[in-house]
Amino acid sequence: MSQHSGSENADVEERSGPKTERGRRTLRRLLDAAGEEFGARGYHETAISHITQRAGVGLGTFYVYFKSKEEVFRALVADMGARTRHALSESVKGAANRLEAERLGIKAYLDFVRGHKALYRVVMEAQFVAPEAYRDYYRTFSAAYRQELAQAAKRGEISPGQDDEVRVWALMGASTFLGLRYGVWEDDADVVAISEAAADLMINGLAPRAKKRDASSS
Amino acid sequence: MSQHSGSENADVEERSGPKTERGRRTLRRLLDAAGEEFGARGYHETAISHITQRAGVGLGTFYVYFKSKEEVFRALVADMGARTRHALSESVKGAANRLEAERLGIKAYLDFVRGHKALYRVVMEAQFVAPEAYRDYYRTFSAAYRQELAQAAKRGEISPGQDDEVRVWALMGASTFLGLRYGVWEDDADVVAISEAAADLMINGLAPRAKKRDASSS
DNA sequence: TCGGAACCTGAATGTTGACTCATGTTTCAA
DNA sequence: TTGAAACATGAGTCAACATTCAGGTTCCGA
Repeated sequence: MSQHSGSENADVEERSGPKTERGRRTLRRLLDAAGEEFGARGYHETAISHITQRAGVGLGTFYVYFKSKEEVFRALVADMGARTRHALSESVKGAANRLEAERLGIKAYLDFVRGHKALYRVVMEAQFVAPEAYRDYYRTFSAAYRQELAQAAKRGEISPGQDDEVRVWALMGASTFLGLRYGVWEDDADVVAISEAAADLMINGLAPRAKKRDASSS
Repeated sequence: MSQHSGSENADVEERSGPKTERGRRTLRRLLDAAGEEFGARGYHETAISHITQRAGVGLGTFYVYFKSKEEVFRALVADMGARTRHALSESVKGAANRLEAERLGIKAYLDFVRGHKALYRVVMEAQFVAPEAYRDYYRTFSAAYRQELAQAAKRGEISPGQDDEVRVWALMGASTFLGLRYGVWEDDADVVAISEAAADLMINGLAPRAKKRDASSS
């Protein structure tokens, strides 16, 4: 699998990246085109020639920048992970506590998915095309999420819970499915209402509320 | 797509099924072999010849029973949906109320996934290979689930919620991800502990519990 | 203004694998 | 017993790419 080729990270670019401005521009074009094609037609339906045509470069040029079809795909998954984490951490910055952060996070996630349908699909498909990249995506994600929950629990903002890893995966699954259902499939539903409903479930659960003040705002 | 060929369901078998015992046996062999191959290697890595070899029949025989590679795949997805729903509804039969049903359901789901990893993978991959079958799978599932929630809410067993469709998708997503994480990836973790932790989250949410009796049993 | 590094190109190669078809073989009702 | 419907078969067809390669072109420091 690995080749010890001397560079510190051989996953994204083969040597150490383009040397000239022209090269960097071409690489970006290829990445963008690949994201659009993979997102629209899926990995197996996408031919390298589709990508290079969309990018406006020759077929052979692709192999100047990538060792294989799978390599671009992996690069895209990694890129998507970074972008998603960034978007979420940004959106959650102003939250007063973890419960509010969850609320904001879901909303932001749905918005993000709607704005990046193509790349969202790439991530999902990675499960079958590049399982390792897929696992990394969620491993990185869950590690950060888990830490947030642990700290919030320590602060008493959320219940201690029985197993944070389980909670994190349940929450990621919920968001992911909602992203698919309302971000990709039915992208004209009211995001605010949906994320409120979802946050309510994640925060208060299914159990009937006792006759006291509840945690809903507005 | 549809051909009005006179049978009521042209999705699984091309005409109206095998006429002889021999035929039925061959069909079953092919379906089983296909499930195993697709589950182990994935759709695109699986060649028809792999399937027929595993089934112990000639290559051409495949096309006596299926119009195309995709058709077996779709048949498998549908079959898997029916089996999953059956397993879940069985497991939930003895539940005294919906909250308990959720608890039992998660446990049963994890067990089921562990016992059917191959077919579980087939369902996931359907999202890219046969999107329509995938949607149907979850559409059918969510319709039933939704009804359960609505009735339970009417009985006061769960909170009314803001949007049952959203709740259902969030819950399905949570289970699905837990199935992947603990059913497929790490299949030696303690299912009981995991399903307890998950059920606790789904039932009580993340919010810190007030100092009263909670809803957990045992 | 020269030389070589970086970049670009698309025809050609080679493989793979879904699907077809002409030709059997088996089953079974009459 | 028989003929035709049902079933079985695997060599051959054919189109679809991923990847290579040998031969350019552009850029830039010396």
